This record gives sequence, structure tokens and C-alpha cells, in this order.
Amino acid sequence: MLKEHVAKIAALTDAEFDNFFARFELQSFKKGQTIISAGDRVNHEYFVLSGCLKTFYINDDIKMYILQFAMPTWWASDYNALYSGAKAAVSVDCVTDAEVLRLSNANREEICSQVHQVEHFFRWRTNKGYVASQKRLLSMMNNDVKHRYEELMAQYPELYNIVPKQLIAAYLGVSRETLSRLYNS
Amino acid sequence: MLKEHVAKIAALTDAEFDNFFARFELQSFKKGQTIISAGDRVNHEYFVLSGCLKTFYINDDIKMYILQFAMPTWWASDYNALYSGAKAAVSVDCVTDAEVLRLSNANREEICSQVHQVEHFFRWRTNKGYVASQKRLLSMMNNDVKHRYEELMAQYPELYNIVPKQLIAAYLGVSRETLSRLYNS
DNA sequence: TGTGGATAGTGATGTAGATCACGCAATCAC
DNA sequence: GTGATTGCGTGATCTACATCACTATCCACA
Repeated sequence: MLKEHVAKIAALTDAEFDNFFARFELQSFKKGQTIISAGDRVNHEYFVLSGCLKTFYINDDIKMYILQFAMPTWWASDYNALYSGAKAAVSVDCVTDAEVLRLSNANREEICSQVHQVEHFFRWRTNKGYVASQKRLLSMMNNDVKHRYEELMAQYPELYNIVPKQLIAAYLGVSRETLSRLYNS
Repeated sequence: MLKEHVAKIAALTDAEFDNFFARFELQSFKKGQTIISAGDRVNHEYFVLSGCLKTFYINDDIKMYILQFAMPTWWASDYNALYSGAKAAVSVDCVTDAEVLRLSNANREEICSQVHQVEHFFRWRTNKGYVASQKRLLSMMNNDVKHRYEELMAQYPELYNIVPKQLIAAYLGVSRETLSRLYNS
């Protein structure tokens, strides 16, 4: 699955891919388990094989905001903490049972410096994330909740069944009450 | 200036840097001039040497949202359009007189594939942009206007003098009236 | 079998910020 | 030098959404 994902962007020889792949560790988690907890040191990023993760922030009023739902072939981590060595500001946990491949920061940097095409892949991936994030920022500023809700459902219809509405509200940045009123009309 | 900027991240030989640098073109713009207009094909990204650019989106109600102010050593473009070949959804123009170095998409990809360290540099740069964008998204969801205003002023105090308050409002995602009332209290 | 904890719907009320409308400089065009 | 344009402040009103409070349902598990 990872091979297919990477092959779309980077032309790796079998040996190169083996070198890359050997650096990952398979991990399985149960629904609700925490992968990264705010305050932790972060040493890994996670490639989702199955299930669904969420990366989220909890503010002083114990209100949660979801930055990303990570579905299969998506990557998740606290990238600020991972790159800068700072403590995690953001947490990651499992919305459903999940299988992930984890890659350490040190291993990523090493393989990136060894294999040019892997560096190319990660540049592409990060760029995609950047573009998506900008798009969401714009939507956040420009569109009302209803619009954002429809946008989300169009992009990930499967979320509707998989995740509690509360989490959808936390992704959209509204209260669960408002969201509830919204689609009962 | 570009050399210094790149050197922080990537170790280039003089020959490599010359190869890189030769691909840029110097351009000068006057305050108010447009660099990328929504609907255009986008072929370049821009490294700011002096002055200040803004990248912005205008919605159907002719309301403007500013995604980024680009100060010296920052990069600007419509990265979605640039990478995907789509038409620009976002515009870029000059808040002040500005000097920029422009780099074409084709040239970036070529030098990235030729010189591993350049690819490394762009991966780093994009990652930084991604992290900043995520942070802003979170701030947008979590903090009220006053908080966001103070955050912006703490990060770029020079903006206060350089840009009209209208633009600051458009960056914060509020009406100019609300912003005006805000700092007269 | 019942008890506690998620999850979700809904009414009443509060509020941050939008919108509309106006006046008042300062700057630009010619 | 006069009229037009742009930027800014301010009052009155409107509205999308938050918050609080209560109820109902489902499900885990002692």
C-alpha cells in the first residue's frame, strides 16, 4: 500500500524501496487509543493503513478542535513538534481501530539524504498538505458552517457513519448543538 | 540574500548555488501592481527581496481574504495552481514597492532533480509553510479577533505602519469596522 | 437488571461580530 | 484648486452561532 502510494510520485528501485520500507514499524491501535499526547516529545510520523485517526487541539476551556482526520494513505503527526523538537501542542488518537506504519524523524531524514527520490516524495507530500491547509483556512474564513459541512461530507462521505457528530462539529469549528440543528432542517 | 536564506538549510557548493541562482529573474514592481491575477495560469513563484506582497482571495460578494503577507525572504505564489496547472484561485499583488526574484515551476523541478540539496531546501521551506498554515487555522478557530490581532502585531509589528488597516482586517477575517472599534479601546 | 456514561436533539437566552449608514480627513487627478 | 477617490471612525441594528439547561436513547458491564 505504501509502495503504491509512493510510486505515484517517486520512481524508486526495488532496493531503494526496501531500504525505505525497512525503516517503518507496523503498529495496531484500538479505537480511542492515544498515539501522541499534547506535551509529549514527538519522534515519529504515522502513515495510516486502515482505520481513522484524528489530530486535534484542546484549548484552556477544554474545547477541542480537529485539524485533520487521517484516513488510509494519509500521514499524521504534530509536524511542528516533530521538526522543531518542541513538545507536542497537538494530540493524535484513534477514531476507530487502526493500523499504521510509523517512521521516526531520524529515519526520515536519513533516507531522505540517502535517496534523492524519497526526498522528492516528501517534498510533494508536504506540498499537498500545505495546499490543503490553505484551502481549509480560506473556507474557514469565507464560508458559513452549513457550507463547510457540505464540503466535508462531499469530500469524505464515509465520515458520516464512522465518527460521532461531535467530532464533525469539532472539525468544522462549531458547537455540536449548532451542527445538530443544521442537518435537521 | 537568497544565498544566505538557502545556506541556513542546505549545503550547496558555489557551482551548485550558481546553477540555482541563474534560474531566477529579478523583477521590480510598484505599489499596487498585480503579480498573479485570479484566473491566470501560474508559472512562477516569487522570492521577496524587498517590500511586501499579499496573496488574497476575493469571493462572490467581492469580499477579500488575505492568506499571507509576504515580507523579505518569504515566498509567494498560488501553489495549488502552480503545481496542478489549474487556474489561479488566489491573486498576488504589491502592498508596497517591491523587488522579487521569480523562479519558474519548470526551473524549480529541474534544479530539484539535479541538485539533491536544493530539493532538500524546498522540502524544508514547504514544511515551514505547512506548519505556519496549520497554526493559523487553529488560531482562526480558537481565538477571537482581538487575540488574533495581537498575535499578528507581535509577529509583524512593521505591518502596522506599512499596510492599511483594511488589509489587516482582511487578514484577520473581520470587517474593518470591527477592527477599528477594537484598537480604539 | 439496573446504573452510569457516552451520544444526540431541542428550547431559551446571550453575544461577537457583520452590515448599513453616515461624516470626516488626506491624497490624487487634471 | 476643485472634485473624486481612498482610508478611517462611529452609531444603530441584525444575525449566526455559542452557551446553558434539560431530556431521551443507546450501550457497557458490575
